[in-house]
Amino acid sequence: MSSPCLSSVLTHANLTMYQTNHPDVLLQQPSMLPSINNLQISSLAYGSNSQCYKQISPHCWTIDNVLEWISDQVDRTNFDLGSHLHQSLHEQKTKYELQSLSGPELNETCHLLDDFLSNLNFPLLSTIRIGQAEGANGKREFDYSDDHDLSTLTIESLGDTEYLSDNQSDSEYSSSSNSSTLGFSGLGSPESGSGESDPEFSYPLISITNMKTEKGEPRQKRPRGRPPKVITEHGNIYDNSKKIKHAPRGTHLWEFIRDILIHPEKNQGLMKWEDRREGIFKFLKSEAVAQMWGQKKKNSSMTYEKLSRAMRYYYKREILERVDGRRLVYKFGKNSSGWKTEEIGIGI
DNA sequence: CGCGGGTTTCCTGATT
DNA sequence: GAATCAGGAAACCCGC
Repeated sequence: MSSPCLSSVLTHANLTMYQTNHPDVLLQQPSMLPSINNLQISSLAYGSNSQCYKQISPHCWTIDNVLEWISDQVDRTNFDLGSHLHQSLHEQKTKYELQSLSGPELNETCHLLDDFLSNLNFPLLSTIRIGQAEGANGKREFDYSDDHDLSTLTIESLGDTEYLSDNQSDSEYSSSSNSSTLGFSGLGSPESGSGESDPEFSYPLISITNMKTEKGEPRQKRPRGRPPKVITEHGNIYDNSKKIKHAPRGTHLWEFIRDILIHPEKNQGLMKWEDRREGIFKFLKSEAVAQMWGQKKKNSSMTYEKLSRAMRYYYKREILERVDGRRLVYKFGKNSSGWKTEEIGIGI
């Protein structure tokens, strides 16, 4: 349904805003990465920065007008696209005294955008709900109230396809459903919602993969093991401001993984069961899961490599069992619990 | 304050 | 060659 032009615009927008070495992105656009710093989306896609949309009421916009609008906003913001889209649309609506988005033409546009975004594999843009921009108001609406509540993490932001819009009536998710802002402010830490922002953790998928290279110098040989923490004014050598706290008891990695698996509606294609009864599961988006784990632990530098090390420690404790020869595949062991269908009352 | 649990971080080497 | 796995080593944080 989405037009190639729209795909182009949004794809470029995503790449422009969130240049990252994230594997998913690389996979999608291997040739686009490092050189698009100053990408002018509209120019690339359309050759000129047409702004005809400004002269037209939104309910009369054609797809081209929508594209112009998006391009214009991308050019202007280069970052917090969501709030700008929302605001711009609101302004346009106000200008033409549109009272709602109920016009069929605009609804179709919203659906078009939604469909496109939902089919994107880009983990960040895929969370955007154009049609739901109303009401979200660009606010940070993530609920981290419960350390054990997986829904409080931004699975939406890290997954790639499905929406949670149908879950709005589900009390477990209701407070976290407004992740429609393109600025992705919701990726902040839970506490940040009350004003304690975590600037280093605004865009975990972006920051993480740059961690090793953004030091800007070749890695030096260092002794084995974790280096001693260097106390500075701001923190340690690795992170000037981050304060890693341990999760409260009961929030262990394997439980976190389990909770992703037993809530497929929140899973967003991050993980899947290979054999539900045997407890065999597979990471589909390993880095995204690692990011979520890092988000939960307020550690923006978490990677799948580190997460998997922690997972391997579970072998000894028989919380996990090895699954030989299969990448990204693990199996719950006898010392794990809470994942069996009998335990959680799922009849499969 | 010390200790243990549970990671986290980094590493080397092997495998896919 | 990159991603992943395996596991050693040591640091770190937290609760007790």
